[in-house]
Amino acid sequence: MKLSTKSRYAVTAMLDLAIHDKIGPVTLADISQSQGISLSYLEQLFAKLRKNGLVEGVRGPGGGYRLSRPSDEITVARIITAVDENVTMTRCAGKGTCQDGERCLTHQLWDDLSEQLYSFLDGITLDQFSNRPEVQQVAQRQDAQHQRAHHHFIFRRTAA
Amino acid sequence: MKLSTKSRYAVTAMLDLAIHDKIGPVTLADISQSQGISLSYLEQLFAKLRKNGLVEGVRGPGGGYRLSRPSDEITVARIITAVDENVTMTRCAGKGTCQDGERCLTHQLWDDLSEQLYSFLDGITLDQFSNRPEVQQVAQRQDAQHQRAHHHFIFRRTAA
DNA sequence: TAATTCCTGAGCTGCATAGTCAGGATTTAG
DNA sequence: CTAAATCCTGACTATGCAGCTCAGGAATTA
Repeated sequence: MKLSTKSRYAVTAMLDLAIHDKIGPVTLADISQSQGISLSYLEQLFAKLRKNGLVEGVRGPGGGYRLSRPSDEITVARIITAVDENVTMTRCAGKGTCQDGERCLTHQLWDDLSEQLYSFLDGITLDQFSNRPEVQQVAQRQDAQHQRAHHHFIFRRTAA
Repeated sequence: MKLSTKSRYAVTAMLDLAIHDKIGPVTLADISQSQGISLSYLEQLFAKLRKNGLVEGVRGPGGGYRLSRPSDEITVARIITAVDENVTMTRCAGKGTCQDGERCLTHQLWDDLSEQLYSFLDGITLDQFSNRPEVQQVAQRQDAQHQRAHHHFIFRRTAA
């Protein structure tokens, strides 16, 4: 379990997807602009998220990324481990293979704590954030703007 | 909230102190050897722990570091923030000062999550680990060895 | 006085983070 | 069918920071 800027980028980007899930795929260019993360870096992160089955890409015009499952099945823990796949932090991985007895003792305790932390974050899903009333409000306002600006094919489709 | 090797070192070192609290101060040299962390790096970490009132140093022969409060008052969260004092991770710190509305929204959600995480780790104290029966056993065995090896003044003291 | 330990600060190295660049693959719009 | 939009991939670069070294000073005790 590791927590860095990288993890934060991944989580906030996924939140972005969850918030705008209804209007279809979100482009990385949009996320890059709205959150101030470089496009290519986002592409690296999303490559990992895709490999871990958390998102799926839609190619071509009007494409982008969307969540590959409902937002109540995607936990923060899974997002973090997807981008930071460096899992085992202690050398002996709590197995007791260290030479010194004491080192292993503290390693074991750490791994235990690490697991508690994972369980905690594995209980937090994206929809716990995206379903809040304030969030919904802002999202609707932004989605409307978005439609006016770019995708008038959506407008036509809903009008038809 | 940030979680790295640095934080892990700090937490495991503090666990070491908590485990051997009874026999008095623990030297950084001991921790360095038993946990495989360089002495000078430990000194840097403990400088921060001391500034944050979590440990106190005892100089001179027979000295070392000890917890500055009972182990049930020291939480994992406080240890981590002590060594990683880079607190505000989002630019606007969840205040809503970002230009773009959306960036602020996700920043706010992240800060919210970060706070949840802090509360969780702030509920985990050192004594929850050091008071376990297995830990107590190992500690006693190690403390006995320690006395035989180095500090025979303690032996004399207890024998007198 | 000498040994032990904390304590401080400056400086080094390697790796991960964060970003750039260039180009290809796939889909949709026109 | 062509062109645009977008995902997708891989290689490359720079910067920061984790982790460590070195050198020395201050306080305490034997």
